[in-house]
Amino acid sequence: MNYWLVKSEPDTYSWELFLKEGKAVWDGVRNYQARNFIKEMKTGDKVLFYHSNKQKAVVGTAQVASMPYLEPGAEKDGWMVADMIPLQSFSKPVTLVQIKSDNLLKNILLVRQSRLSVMPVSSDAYKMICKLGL
DNA sequence: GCCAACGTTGGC
DNA sequence: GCCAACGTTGGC
Repeated sequence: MNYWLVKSEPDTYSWELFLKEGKAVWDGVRNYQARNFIKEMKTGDKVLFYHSNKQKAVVGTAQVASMPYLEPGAEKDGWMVADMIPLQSFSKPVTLVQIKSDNLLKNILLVRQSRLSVMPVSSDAYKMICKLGL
């Protein structure tokens, strides 16, 4: 099983809306590096959901609920999507400041490559963030 | 609001 | 194929 972190601006697609809808198609990714990570996703993989910009915190966990498939409407360009379902809301969102101040977490891609919107995380980092957040 | 980091585009 | 110009993202 693999672990991932996906970003969303709360103004564009919030965790609250994701919870309400119960499922999301993770579409609109227009970055090759991010797309290559989506391609590697598998049903059942665990995902950290990060709010960028205003909140700058991991707010919950999700699960990949489909194998990756071509984005409807963008098939000809080869963009990929996957379905996601929410798992758990964090009672204490894990902020970027917290992540940067943790020895285990301070070197994750979220910190090193701030513009990437879909990225892998290690199982250790995933577990640590859950521990801090739940 | 500013700026750093990064990606894309287009002229040469 | 290089590089300048420009656009976007996201932290501060």
